[in-house]
Amino acid sequence: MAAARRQPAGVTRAADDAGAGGITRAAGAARARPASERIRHPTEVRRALIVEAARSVIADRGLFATTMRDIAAASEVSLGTVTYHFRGIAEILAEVLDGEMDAFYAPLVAAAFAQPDGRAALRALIDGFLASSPRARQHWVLWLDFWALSAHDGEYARRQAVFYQRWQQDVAAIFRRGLADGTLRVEDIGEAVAEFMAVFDGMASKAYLPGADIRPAGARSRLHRYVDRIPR
Amino acid sequence: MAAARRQPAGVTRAADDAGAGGITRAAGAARARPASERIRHPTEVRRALIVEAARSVIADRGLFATTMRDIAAASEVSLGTVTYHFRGIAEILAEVLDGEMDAFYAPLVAAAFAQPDGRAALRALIDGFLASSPRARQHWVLWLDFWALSAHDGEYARRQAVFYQRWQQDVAAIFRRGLADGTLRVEDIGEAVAEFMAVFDGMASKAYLPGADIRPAGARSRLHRYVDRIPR
Amino acid sequence: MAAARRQPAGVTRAADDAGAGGITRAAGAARARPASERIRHPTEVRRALIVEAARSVIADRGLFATTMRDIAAASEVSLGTVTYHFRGIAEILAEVLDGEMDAFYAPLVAAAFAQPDGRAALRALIDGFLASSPRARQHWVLWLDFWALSAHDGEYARRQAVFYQRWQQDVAAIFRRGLADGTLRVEDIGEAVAEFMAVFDGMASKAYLPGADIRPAGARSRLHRYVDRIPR
Amino acid sequence: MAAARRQPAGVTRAADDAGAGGITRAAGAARARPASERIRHPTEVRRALIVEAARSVIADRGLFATTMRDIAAASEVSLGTVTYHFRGIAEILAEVLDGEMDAFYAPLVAAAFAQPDGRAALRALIDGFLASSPRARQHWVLWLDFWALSAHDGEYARRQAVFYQRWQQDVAAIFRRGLADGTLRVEDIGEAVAEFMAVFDGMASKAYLPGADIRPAGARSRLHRYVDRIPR
DNA sequence: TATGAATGAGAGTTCATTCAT
DNA sequence: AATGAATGAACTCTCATTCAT
Repeated sequence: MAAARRQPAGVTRAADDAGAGGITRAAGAARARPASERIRHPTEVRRALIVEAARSVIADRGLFATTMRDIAAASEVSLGTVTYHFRGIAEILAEVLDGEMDAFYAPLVAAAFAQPDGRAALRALIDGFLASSPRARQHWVLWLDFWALSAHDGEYARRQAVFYQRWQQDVAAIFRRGLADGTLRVEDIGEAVAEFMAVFDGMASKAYLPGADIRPAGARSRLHRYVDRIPR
Repeated sequence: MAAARRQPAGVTRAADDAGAGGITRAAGAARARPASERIRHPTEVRRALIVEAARSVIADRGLFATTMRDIAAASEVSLGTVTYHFRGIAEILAEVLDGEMDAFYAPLVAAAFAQPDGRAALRALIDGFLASSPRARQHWVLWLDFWALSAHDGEYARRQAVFYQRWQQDVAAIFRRGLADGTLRVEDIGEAVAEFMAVFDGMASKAYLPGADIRPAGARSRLHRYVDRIPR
Repeated sequence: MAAARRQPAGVTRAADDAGAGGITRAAGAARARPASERIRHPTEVRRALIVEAARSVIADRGLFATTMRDIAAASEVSLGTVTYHFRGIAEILAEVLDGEMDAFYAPLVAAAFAQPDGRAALRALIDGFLASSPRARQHWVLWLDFWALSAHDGEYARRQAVFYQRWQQDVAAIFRRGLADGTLRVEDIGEAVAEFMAVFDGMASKAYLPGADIRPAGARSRLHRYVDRIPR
Repeated sequence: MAAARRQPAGVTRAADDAGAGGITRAAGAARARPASERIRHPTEVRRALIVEAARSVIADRGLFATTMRDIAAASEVSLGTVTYHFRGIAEILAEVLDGEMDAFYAPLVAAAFAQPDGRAALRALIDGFLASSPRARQHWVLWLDFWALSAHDGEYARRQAVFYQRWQQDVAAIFRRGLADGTLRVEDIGEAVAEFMAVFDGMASKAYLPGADIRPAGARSRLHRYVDRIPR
């Protein structure tokens, strides 16, 4: 809406840079180090730091309200440094998304797979993804933003579709395992997977919203009761 | 993020003004009507027309990519007319949201209430909200955008919470009725309502995404099978 | 070279904005009117004023050193006003070029055609285009810039080719007329035209350069002597 | 104008990094050699290599569209190496210009002087400077760029004036020789030289432009016919 | 000698908003 | 009621230059 940025009706912005204080200085956020004692990192390290910072900022301010300057400030480098390491803001966003799969999604799914049986794996998924941690909150609000974006942008829709298939296959693998080891008795796996994912997403996307009447802990217990009702 | 606007990576804007080849003349705003045949409307009528147009544009382009000029163009009035009738873009967004409740939500819930019993009401909800119509698609992508926004903006979070409570109460009323008339036998109403809403939202928010593997019709049949499993 | 702008080695810039003087003010050149008493013009008028100002600035600073902010300042409007009336800097440049043909070239050629005979027309061309006026200087330095640009940019090469054909046809028409009325006796018109244009351009492109050893007056007299040698 | 860089209107940059489709990884500078097989050169050698590469890039992209990174890439060294060997971009440009006199201009003039008589020397000049070779094209488009620049920049105007005087003296020397050896009979040497130079420059500056209706071969034959008309 | 990470300044462009008409 | 010219602020991105390694 381009209004989140321009905060017209009580929409709040983070800090607003303090500002004022002296002669015209233009551009350049986060003053950075005084030219000497500048911390230097190999590109890959710096890129990772910036992506990490970007993820925090986006989760905080929202994908659509996050600017390059915000990312630079959060990374504690100059704006020029950000554009030096990345081709543009789009590349940063892409890395944030990819990073989310590697750093958040993949370990949790691996941990679930490491459980002794299918039912336990499902429960691990619930406890992992809907944890009462700031990191989990970051994940879900990030996800919500990219979800919304993908409704209007073909490029992101494609990415989202790929991620979603992976998620679906992982959940399906858990259900198949539960079926095999006798801990999850479902008639139609496809049906069961789709419904589980729907209720899972439905719970999660509410649980981390400010002012929601359901909290992560509540979402978890509801989902556990959902699993309870799946016969063995 | 200011990146949806700037097109994440070679993704082109819908209209984009033809253009492309060569250096062409064009400037200012898209001229509206030729001053003689200017249609005048009472404020309330004009406001309604603008809000209606805004809803279409937002559903199409996305909340964060919609500009005042877009709204003016879609309303077929000048930019000045939009700012004359609304205090700012935020007010338009608020009206769009409110209008969505009145024009889309309320009639569907009323239709559900008009059903002979609780179970039928639940099914009416499913068929109404997840219709295979452009209007239903508009509703859900709009909803997704505001949902995402409310994760970062307290004002919208408050609005969303209010809407959500109404939705919850309406669904609860249907479940209570089903319990009373013997068509829906659930142990814990609160639990049943929360789970139904989660699976409902989870299905809907995927079904209208471009490139999703589930379509509205598929979402409806899945939800109907979910209702089938609720004992009488 | 992007170095004219950054003036590294003694390359001078015009005024440099004075600057300093107060609290951070960012962007926006030429403070403009204090919100009220703002001069308003219909788009066509404002566009013409901006194009006029742009021509001066470009002739002065050079095409490659001219910025939107320079144009705004010279037009005595805000930067936003310039971008309101023009789709972008490319459109302004195009208008400057087109305007040059309409406002400078066309009248001079028309005046030449109005002469009693071909030989007189040729002399009128010389005196008109190589006048010792600031306007003629503007024309030629502008021309030189676009000429250089067209060596690297296909779009401008195309434009330049079109202009050049017109120029060639107009000169050819004058030679044909001189041949008909017996004031210019040449064997091969194409040959004569090409050579005349070459010597004309060759003289002109030097005559207006700072520090050139030939001045417009000298160029004119040399060209007149060239014409003297064309037999009747 | 900073618009040549920003591509006047949909005109795309030569290389442009492939890219286009999708969000791809890529950042920082184009990595040079892998540190082990780094070639080291004495300063003067490295400087010469960079200047040579710069000339190609400038002739190709244009003086105003050439960046330090372009020069580094064409030189196959890192950006830092370029700035290590040169005080700044202005110094490179100056060297390119000087180099052009030494490497292109001087040999051609020497070859002309080596001709048996003045008339032959004039013809050698024509065939040499207006050759149908890429190198000759490089020379003239480079020249055109510096010409344009010198209209706005006093420093370059001074350089250009010096070069021009040398050119004038060399041509004058040839005419004087032709007068002495009886192959070129002109009344006023200064006049003849000035006109020859004008028609020469006028022809050359068109002949190498893309889409020009005259090609180097045509320019040469026209100039030879011009010389034909100079009486013996 | 060579590198490349880091930066500040400034470029073109977008856009919500104000307000004279 | 309706218009559209005008503006300031902020945006992404480019780039010559500095300097630790």
